Amino acid sequence: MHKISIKDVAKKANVSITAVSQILNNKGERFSEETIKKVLQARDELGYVPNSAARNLKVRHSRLIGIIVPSFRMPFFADIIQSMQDNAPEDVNLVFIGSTADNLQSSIYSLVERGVQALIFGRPIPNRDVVNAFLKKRHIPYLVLDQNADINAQDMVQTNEFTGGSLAASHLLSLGHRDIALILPNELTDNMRQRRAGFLDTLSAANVTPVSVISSALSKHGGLAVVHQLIQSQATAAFVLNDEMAIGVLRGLTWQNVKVPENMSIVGYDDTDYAEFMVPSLTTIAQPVAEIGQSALNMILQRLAHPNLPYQTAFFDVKLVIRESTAKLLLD
Amino acid sequence: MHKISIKDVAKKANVSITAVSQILNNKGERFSEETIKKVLQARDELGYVPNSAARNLKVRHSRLIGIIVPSFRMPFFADIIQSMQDNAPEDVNLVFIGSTADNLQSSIYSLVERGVQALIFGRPIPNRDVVNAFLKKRHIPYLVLDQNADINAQDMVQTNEFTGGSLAASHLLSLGHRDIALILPNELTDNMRQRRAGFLDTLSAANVTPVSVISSALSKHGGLAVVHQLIQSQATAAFVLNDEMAIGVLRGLTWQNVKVPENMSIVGYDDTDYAEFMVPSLTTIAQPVAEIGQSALNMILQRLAHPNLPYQTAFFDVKLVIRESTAKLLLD
DNA sequence: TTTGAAATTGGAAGCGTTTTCAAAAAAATT
DNA sequence: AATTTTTTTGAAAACGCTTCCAATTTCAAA
Repeated sequence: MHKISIKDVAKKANVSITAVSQILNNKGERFSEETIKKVLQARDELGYVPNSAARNLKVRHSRLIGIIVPSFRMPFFADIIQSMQDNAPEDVNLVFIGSTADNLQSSIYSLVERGVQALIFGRPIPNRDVVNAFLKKRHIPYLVLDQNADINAQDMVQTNEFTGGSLAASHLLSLGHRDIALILPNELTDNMRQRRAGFLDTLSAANVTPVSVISSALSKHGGLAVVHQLIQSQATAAFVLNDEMAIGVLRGLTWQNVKVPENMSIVGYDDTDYAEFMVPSLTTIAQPVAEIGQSALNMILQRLAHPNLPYQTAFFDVKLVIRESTAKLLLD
Repeated sequence: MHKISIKDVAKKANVSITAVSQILNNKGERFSEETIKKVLQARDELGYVPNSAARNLKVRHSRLIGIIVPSFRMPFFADIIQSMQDNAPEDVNLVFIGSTADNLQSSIYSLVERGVQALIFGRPIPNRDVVNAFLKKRHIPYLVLDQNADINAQDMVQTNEFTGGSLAASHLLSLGHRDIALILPNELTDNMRQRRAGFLDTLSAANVTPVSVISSALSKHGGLAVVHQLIQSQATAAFVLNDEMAIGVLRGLTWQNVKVPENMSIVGYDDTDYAEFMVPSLTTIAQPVAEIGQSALNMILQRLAHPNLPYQTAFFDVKLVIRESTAKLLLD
């Protein structure tokens, strides 16, 4: 019934509350060996666990950081948050939320109610201005992952999406493909736009334009649903803006008896866990996911320590991973 | 600098703190229209957001529920937590932790420091006794997912793992297979044991014993690493205890030019998102993941509302999903 | 012994809320 | 106009903790 508090251990150890607090927080050098022992023992016998709500209230901060991603179910983000958690310092607490555009606002609100001191956005922010104003007003710094944003408004970590798209294009080009399709999600996020830009630029530098640009739902099923369009386009290769969709495409192609890579080359994006396990394994653009997660966390921790330093942007490079889903164009 | 508090809005609205508190918590019927309006307006102008640490301290509860899973990167658990979050009532907060056996204890500790009122374990609990004692002492109810446990010690949600294993066996049997391998993870969790039991029982009822039992790391790479053993076993079919490993196996088999299902049938377990996208698509045992997540959350909420009701166990059925990775044994 | 310094300890305020209970104001009844 | 009833409001305590600062004890030096 009765939650045991610092008062209880003070009473049991026959010392003041002050002593208990100081000692348990490793600030008790000034106390005698004996008191220290008494306190520790009382703590253990009682099984006292401090109440961080009370602590936070008093010290006026929480060491709580909120991380907002579109969904836990996307491997890319699962990797990111796992790497954050694995690398978080002992004394900081992370809270993850998978949040759609619809409830982003209320997610943010609930997070600041809970006292987060900083936020990391792994997803696009609708109404960026109001979110920014809201957060700035409360002095809650935030960081955005892979999104265009005012470089002077917050920290960012970015990967070289443009290069990514470009790498995909030159790979396909170098294999001799000229009839190339582009498959992109219905709703383009900033990073997707850059992938596309890099891809398109490199293509047009070689004087080729895509034979087809296809919109798909951002999911495996989305990719699957779109393969007949791809087939009709007469393309010999396709760049699919992320691995999830690419996996769907691969699957659909096999069902339609289109051989990959003999009759169609496919390159994805993200180098998700699953890419190398597809049949055929998926050529794709790899991002250093773990580093991205760590870096984001570290930057925001930095920010908390030094609120007034100029905002920073971390850049990560991207690389092409060649696997089985792409091959030289066969001439007939 | 200065975080704005209830006091500020009271001052601005020219009313008491009491009034503000009551009104903003929808307990302000007794106040006049006018005061209510003043308060709301002041709240809005100031952009006041209540401090839940203070609130929790005062009301002595948090509506916070901790969910501990082995890793965010396992699709099965990603699905579970997503479904929990999607179905959580407005006023409850969820905090997810991906925790290995090593830091389970400290994860739990940190969660109770943060004031969780209940816990859901999606992973095995080493030292169950001490965990149980720790939690019971603090009146923190918990629920376990798919684990053996004293039915009178906590709530549980289980799926019919035994049936799952059995279904896999009879499917393979009915296809004419008699040389069947079993691939299981290095470390068997309770639910894995049951899968195995169901599988083995059904096999032996038909008078067959596995030609080989192979241990693998619980991952795609683990499955991959183990295919040569599988091939050497001369099995014509294998039951792999989860989809992740099965995906690895599928991949390895293709590389070894073993045709699935012509030369080897494979059945997995979980019906992960990816199962249907493999080439060949994976026959597997499906669990109603979303329902499981919701049910777990609802049960623990129930428990919070009625701490003294007898513990309950929810059972979910499991079903065989036949896809391309299994086929009739070809006679030669 | 006395004194002063050093070592050790504890009282109390306050963090932002909620809630009880009494007080004040307004309205209704004599 | 006086009284009672009803409506509306606010003061203050408490939740569990940290921390400032003053109080007490111990000990060495005079």
